[in-house]
Amino acid sequence: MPVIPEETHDSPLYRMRHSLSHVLAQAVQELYPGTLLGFGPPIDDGFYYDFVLPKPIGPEDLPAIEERMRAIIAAAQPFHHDDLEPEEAYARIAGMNEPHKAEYARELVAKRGVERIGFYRNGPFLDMCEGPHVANTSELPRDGFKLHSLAGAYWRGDERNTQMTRIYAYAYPTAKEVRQRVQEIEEAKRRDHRKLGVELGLFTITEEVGKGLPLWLPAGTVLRDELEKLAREMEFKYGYQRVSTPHLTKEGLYHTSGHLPLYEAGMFPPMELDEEGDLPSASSKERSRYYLRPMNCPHHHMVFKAQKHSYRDLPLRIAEYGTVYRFERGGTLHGLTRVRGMTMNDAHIYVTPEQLEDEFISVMRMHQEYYDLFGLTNWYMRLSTWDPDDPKRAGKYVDDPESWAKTQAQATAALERMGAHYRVSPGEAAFYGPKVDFQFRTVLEKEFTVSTNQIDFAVPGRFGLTYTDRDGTERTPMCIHRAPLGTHERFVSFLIEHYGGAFPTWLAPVQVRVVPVGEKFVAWGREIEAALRQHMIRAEVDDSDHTMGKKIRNAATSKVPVVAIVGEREVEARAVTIRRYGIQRQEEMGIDAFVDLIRGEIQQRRHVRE
RNA sequence: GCCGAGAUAGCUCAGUGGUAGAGCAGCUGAUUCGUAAUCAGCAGGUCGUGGGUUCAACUCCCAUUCUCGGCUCCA
Repeated sequence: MPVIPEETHDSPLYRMRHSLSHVLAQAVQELYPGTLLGFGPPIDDGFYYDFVLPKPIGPEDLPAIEERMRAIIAAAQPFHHDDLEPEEAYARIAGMNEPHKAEYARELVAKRGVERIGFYRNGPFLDMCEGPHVANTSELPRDGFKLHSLAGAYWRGDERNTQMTRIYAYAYPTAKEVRQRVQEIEEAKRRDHRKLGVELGLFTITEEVGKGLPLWLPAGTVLRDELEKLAREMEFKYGYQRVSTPHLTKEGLYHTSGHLPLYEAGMFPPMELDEEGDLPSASSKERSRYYLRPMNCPHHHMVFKAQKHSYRDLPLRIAEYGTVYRFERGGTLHGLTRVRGMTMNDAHIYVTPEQLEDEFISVMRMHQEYYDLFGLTNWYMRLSTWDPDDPKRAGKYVDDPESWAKTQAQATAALERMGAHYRVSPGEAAFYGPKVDFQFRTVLEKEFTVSTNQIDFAVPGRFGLTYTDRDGTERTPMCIHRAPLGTHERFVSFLIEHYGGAFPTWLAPVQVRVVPVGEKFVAWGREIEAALRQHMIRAEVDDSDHTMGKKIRNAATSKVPVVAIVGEREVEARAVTIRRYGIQRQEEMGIDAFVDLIRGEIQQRRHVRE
């Protein structure tokens, strides 16, 4: 089972980081008088502090700030702590001229019932802060931190608020650990799917086609095809039927579904067709608006509606690797991880209310089966629920408290019955129901929802979907939206990083590279290639006139899982010598045994490693 | 979208107010090789795009497109 991240802000390490963040703020205010303070918490690998600066600063300014911080540490300033009653606290904050602190202090008192506000002073620097801190700046490591990046951040993370400048730092007890962290990040960058995507020729994103619209190159398309093949097999096994539906639709469909206007901000603007309408009233000149679809569900609901259904048909599972387009904000686009055009491993399962819970569990087991196959472990389940009090999402939920309560209870029961570890995240529900999201971390430790399993109690009713029950009455089914492999784009980005580009044989764009030792052996290499290709194995002979060492190097840098070497010995024995990616030991075997070995490995989707 | 940084050959990068360079990849030739880089030659860029300043712009200024870091881990 996946690990649920732990957090504690009370350890000596966090205390040190938190104190360093005050030293940072002090240094910045000394260097840039007039700087206003935001928040400055410890984080998993250091700390940050948010500022409103009197003038913009750049990365070139960071060394000077670090130097000032070291001077403050060397000055051995003791931290003094006191707690004040609200009125005294307000008075003191007024003297500090820190509007953000003032706002937060009042909120703490008004909304959270805090009775005393904490302050910490070291040297000339005073901050409103809960603490805890070290006793004296001299306890802080002079070389145990490094300011590493500068970023924009909104006060309280809300874009309607002031934009602040955030300074991030790594912080550890020793300089050595800081260096290790820097190395870790560098190592992670080597696995970054955007870098490997270029190196391995998997995909490209061009200015001409548009941002967030990746083009899959031949090698990357192999990955997609293999995933689709896997999904077809798995879904067949679990009783799904496949459908195929268009990428756009008329506006009305989204009024029915409720995506308009609720989801409009996430959609590409409509295409306006100023022409004779195709509505029944032939005389009326209608303006038809078409949208690129941001979701597949309305199309699938229409598939359900096209035929009459009995309770005997349920659960009815319809699946499609459906392409959708979402207008994600420019600044959030990120390689393949967040894009504007994506193809989703989607399915909609229509169930009776009684079937909902079992089917929901069955879907979650399917998710696990997939992740086990890939050896993915850095994920956890998140129960995303309705939060009627969240002001940011006001009006963004279907208004039906009773159904929310009921389906959330069912989702919780399903998770409990599975014995799952999960976290609850209020306010993250879909507009039509609660969901279980499968949260993954990229190599650079950013968390994304890779896949999701959702309950929909609302939309089938809006579409007038029905099935005939045992007693002859027409009833509305519930719907489960699920996408265990998420989208090709995001899922492949995680696979690239997970495998560091060295895919298991079944996924690898080139599965076997045949390397003839010299020109004389190319013919035998071709025979091997042909024998493999006959079994749909992606094999190719390296018939370049490079030296053998170079050919082996080329196979290694392109991370081909199996290299088959052929020379004098192998020709005589009708054999190959195989060398696997990342494995030292080599093995010579007859051609038939070799073909069988690779076929079996691919068929079972085995990942052969040292 | 917003704040900050950036964009030079297919890739990685150097360069500078006087008109662009390297390595790898590519192409050609020689080499035919037993386990991670054989040698030589050639070719490749309106320096993201559009304006402006200047005798002169890849370099300075403005705009624009795209990319990168970040945008509640909360006193």
